[in-house]
Amino acid sequence: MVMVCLAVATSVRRMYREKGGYAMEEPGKQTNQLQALRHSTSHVMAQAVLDKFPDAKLAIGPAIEDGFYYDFDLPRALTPEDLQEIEARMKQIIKEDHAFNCKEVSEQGARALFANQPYKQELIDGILGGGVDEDGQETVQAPALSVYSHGEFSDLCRGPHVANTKEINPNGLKLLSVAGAYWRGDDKRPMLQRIYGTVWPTKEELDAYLHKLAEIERRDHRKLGKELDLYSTHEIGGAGLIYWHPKGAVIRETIENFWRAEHRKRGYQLVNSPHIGRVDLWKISGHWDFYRDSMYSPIDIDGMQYLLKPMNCPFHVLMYKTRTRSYRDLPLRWGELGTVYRYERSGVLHGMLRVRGFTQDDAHIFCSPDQLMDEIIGVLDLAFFMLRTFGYEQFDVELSVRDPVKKDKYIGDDSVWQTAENALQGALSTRQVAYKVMPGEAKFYGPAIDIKMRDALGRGWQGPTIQVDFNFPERFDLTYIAQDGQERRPVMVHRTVLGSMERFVGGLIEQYAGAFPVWLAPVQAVLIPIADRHNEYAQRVASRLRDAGLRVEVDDSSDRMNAKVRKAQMEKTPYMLIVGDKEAQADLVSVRLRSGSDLGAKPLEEFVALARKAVDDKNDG
RNA sequence: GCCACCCUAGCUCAAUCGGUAGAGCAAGCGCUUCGUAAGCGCUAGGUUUCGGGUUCAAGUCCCGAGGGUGGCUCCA
Repeated sequence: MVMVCLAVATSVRRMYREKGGYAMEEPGKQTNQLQALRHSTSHVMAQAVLDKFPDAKLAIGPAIEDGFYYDFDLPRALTPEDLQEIEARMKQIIKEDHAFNCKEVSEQGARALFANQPYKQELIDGILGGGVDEDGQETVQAPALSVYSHGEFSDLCRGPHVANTKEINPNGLKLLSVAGAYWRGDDKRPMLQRIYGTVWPTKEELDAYLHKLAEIERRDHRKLGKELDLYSTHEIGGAGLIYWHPKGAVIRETIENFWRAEHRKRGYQLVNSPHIGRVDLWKISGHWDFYRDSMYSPIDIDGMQYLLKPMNCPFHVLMYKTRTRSYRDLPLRWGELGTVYRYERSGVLHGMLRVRGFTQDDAHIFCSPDQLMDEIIGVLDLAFFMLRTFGYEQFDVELSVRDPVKKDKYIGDDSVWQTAENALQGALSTRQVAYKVMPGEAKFYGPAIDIKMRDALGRGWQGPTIQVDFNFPERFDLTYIAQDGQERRPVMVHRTVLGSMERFVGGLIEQYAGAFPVWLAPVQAVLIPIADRHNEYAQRVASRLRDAGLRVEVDDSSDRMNAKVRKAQMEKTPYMLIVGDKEAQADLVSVRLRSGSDLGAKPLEEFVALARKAVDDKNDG
C-alpha cells in the first residue's frame, strides 16, 4: 500500500544519465508503488548511514530508474566494506517492522527537527521560497512541509512511501556503488558521496536486473572492442583519441559507403573541408564567444591564429558564399564525414562514446523558408531508414522549441521562428511521427528535432538531430536571389543521422553484442580446413568468395578443427566453412553459423548466393 | 575539472608483514592432420604506467604526473 500525505504530486527525476553520455527518458512508466518502495528504501539507507556516522549530513535521496540513491556529506570516504555493512544494517531495519508516518510541520518545527542538517535547511528554504525542490524542479507555489518518519528516523519528504518497512523485501535489495556528486549538481558546491542502490519487490526481479547489468557488461564496447581487435586508445597517444584497427576500420568503411550511397541517392552532394581555420572564422560564427570552452587553443601559423575545427558548418558556409546563389540552386544539400576536435573534460571520456576527436556524419542544407518542411521530411526519412537498417526500431522524438516566456534569449524574429517550428512540426505530422514538445530546449539559433533510439537492451542513445539555424545565414550574410530578383536570406539546417562514427560504432558494438550482421562483419566467413591437405581447396574457395565480394579468411594453422571452430566462434564470425575430403571432392562447403547451427554441406555456388543475399539484404540471412 | 577507486607480460589475473615478480590464455618453434567451442611439448616474453621520495630493502608506503573505471557537471 502506498501512502500519500500531501496533494503535491511526486515527480521522480525522469531524465537519467547513463555512462557514455546518452540520456533519455526512463523507459516504461515506473509505477507509483515501485517508486514508493524505492524511495522508502532510500530513507532506510539514510537511517543505516546515520547509525554508522551519527554526524552525517543528509542531502537528497530520490527514487530513480531501477533504484534509488541518497547523497551524504560524511567525515570520510566510503569503502566497499562500508556498503556491505550498511546494506546489512538496512536489512535489519526492514525486519524491525517500522511504520512510515507522515506529518505536516511548521517552518519552525522543520527547522528545529533538522537543526544539524544544513542541506535540509536549504531544502526548506527552497520549498518555502518557491525555488527548486529536491528534484531540481522549480516549485510553483510553496507547498506545506512534510516529514516522514519510521522508527527513530525522520526525513523532510513529501512522499509517498510504503506503509511499513516490512513491505520492503530485503532479498530484493542491493547497494551498488558509491560515487561523488555535487550538491545540487553544481560544481561550485560541495562534493557529496552518493550511494546507489536498487530494490525490487522480489528476489527474482532483483536477479533479473542484476542479470541485465551483467549483460550490459558483457556487451561493453570497450571490452568487445579489445577482444575483437576493433580499436584501441593509447596513453602515450593522448586520452579520448580512437585508433581504428583494420577490423574496426572495415566496419566503419562499410557504414560510410552505405552512408555516402544513401545520401547521393537522396540528392546530397559530398564535400570536404579543412581541419583548421583562422580564428576569425569562429569569431564571425560566434563560437569563439560561446563555445570556446570546447575548443582547443589556437595554433600560431605565420603570426596568425588558427583553430582545430570543433564543427564543420563555417566551412560549408564559406563554400556557399563562393558565388551568387539563385533560388534555382536551392536546396543545396552538402554532406561531409567531417572530423572535428572538441575539448572534453578528462572525467567524461568514455571508450568510443565520448572522445576528443570524432567524425561527424554532418550535412548542411541551404534552402528557402518554404522548402524547409520538405527538407525536414527528407531528413526524417533518411534518418529512420538508416537507423532501421542497423536494427534500431524504437525511437523517442523530441521537438525542441523556444521558451515562450524568454523569447529574448533567441535570435531571429517571431515570424521566422514560427515558420521553422511549423515546418518541423509539419514534417513530423506528415510522417506521423509521435513526438514530445520540449519548450525551452531549442538552441539560441533555432528550433530542432532530436531523435533518440533504443538499442537491443532497451537503452536510449542519442540519435539524429535536425537543427534549424537562423544565426549562420545572418552572421555570414548568406543570400540567394529569389524569383522576383530580390536578395533573400536562406535557412540553414544542420543535421546528423549517425552522430559520429566513433559513438555510432561504439553503440553498434553493444547493439549487436559484437556479433555484427553479415554485411558489417569484419570477417564474413572463415574457411576451416580439417587437415593440411585441404588447405589448397580452402584457398581456392576463399578466392572464389573474395571474387564474390566477401571478406574471407582461411585458418590454415596447425590447430585441430575443433580449435579453429572455437576461435571463429569467439570472433563471432558469421559463417564457418568446414572443408575436408568430402567437400573438396564435390565442390562443397559445410556451413556452420555462429548460432551453432549446422547447415550441412552445400554446393559452393549455393553458399555464395546465400551469403551475397545476406550482405545485400543487410541482415543475417 | 571534481569525488572515490584502479594501473604487474599482448590479454585476464597471482605475489603473506615491505624481503628482490608468477600462472593461464595469446605469441614463436616443434610434434600432431584430427568432422562442428580448447591435442601435446618446448621457448620467449617484465624499467611492476612514468618521475621523485622514505627505507638496508618498494609491485607493496608517501608525493607528483599520465592513463583508466564509477559517478557529478557537460556533450556528437
